[in-house]
Amino acid sequence: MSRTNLPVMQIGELARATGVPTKTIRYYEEIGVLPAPPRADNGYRSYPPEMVDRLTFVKDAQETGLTLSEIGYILDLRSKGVGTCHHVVELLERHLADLDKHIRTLRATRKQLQGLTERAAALDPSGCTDPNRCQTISPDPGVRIKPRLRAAHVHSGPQPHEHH
Amino acid sequence: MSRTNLPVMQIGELARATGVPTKTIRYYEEIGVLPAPPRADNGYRSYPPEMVDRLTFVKDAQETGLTLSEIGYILDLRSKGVGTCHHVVELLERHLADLDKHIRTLRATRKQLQGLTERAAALDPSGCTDPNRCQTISPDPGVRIKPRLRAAHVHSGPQPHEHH
DNA sequence: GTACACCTTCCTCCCAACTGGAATGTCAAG
DNA sequence: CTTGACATTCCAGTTGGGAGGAAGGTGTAC
Repeated sequence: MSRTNLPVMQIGELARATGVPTKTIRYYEEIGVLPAPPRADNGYRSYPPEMVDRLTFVKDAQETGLTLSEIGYILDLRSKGVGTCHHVVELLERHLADLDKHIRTLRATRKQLQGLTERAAALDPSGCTDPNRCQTISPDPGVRIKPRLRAAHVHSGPQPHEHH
Repeated sequence: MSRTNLPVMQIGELARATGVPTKTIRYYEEIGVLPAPPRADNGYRSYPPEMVDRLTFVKDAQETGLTLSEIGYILDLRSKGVGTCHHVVELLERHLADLDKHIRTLRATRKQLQGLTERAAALDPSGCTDPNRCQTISPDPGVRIKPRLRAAHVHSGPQPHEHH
């Protein structure tokens, strides 16, 4: 009787364990965020169970606004055993500082936006009554821009700066 | 003697007046954020001076984190004379609420990130000493991911919802 | 033996918001 | 008449983070 779980997983199991689609896992490997795992005889990727933690870390880090390249950078440093901490902590602290700055910016922005509201109303307030001369009438109602909006992620970039 | 500035501008002048490249102006027209201006006999776009304000508005609105499609939506509503205010104010208020939510999220994120810092250090802390078994060693130092980072914009989407 | 889930690679497509370049036309100065 | 700065169009590429599908191999269950 083989053990219920040997210390290897296929990509699908990893996907189910982490909630990250297999496509995405392969993509992460491709761009270097995850290491290329060993392959079974059949060519299938076989992951050690630690990958669950690792991938979860990637996921969580992403949610905090780190980009994949930053996450890769962290993992890369770690994997090289470079201090394990020094650079990583540094990068994360820069990211934190960044977040704080970002929050401040947003607060400023918020005020600006309130002003904008009034300016929007003030833009040639009534000059637009004659369709023949109105610059603003959209030429074709069919040409609406695509209303696809996504949840955007917040972040302004702390470069994954070179080793100094 | 022609007046120093007739009430029309070429695209280059508009670009210089606003700091928005001509390419970008044409792009805005293409996606419907700016109206297609009348053309001179030679086919050149000729803008009324009001376009400076309008384009500046686009620029500013963008800086507050509104997407081009939202800005287009605002301008579109305005141009149709739809209340001039009602929908616009509504959209902007939603955007403000969004910003606030976003700020709150960032604050939460900030805490998470601090935890992450510790977890990063804890990820198989010393299991990575044997290169032959280390999942994490990047297989090829040449395969570094692209370290291009941009200033990302903040926003999570209030749909440019249909007229009700 | 055949259905079915799973895996592989490769390729194209999507979003926003541009940017760059090629090929061509227009216009004023020297 | 030529040069140079403008303008026009269209086509392709960028960044980040994937999604979707085709064409095929594998593995297990009934």
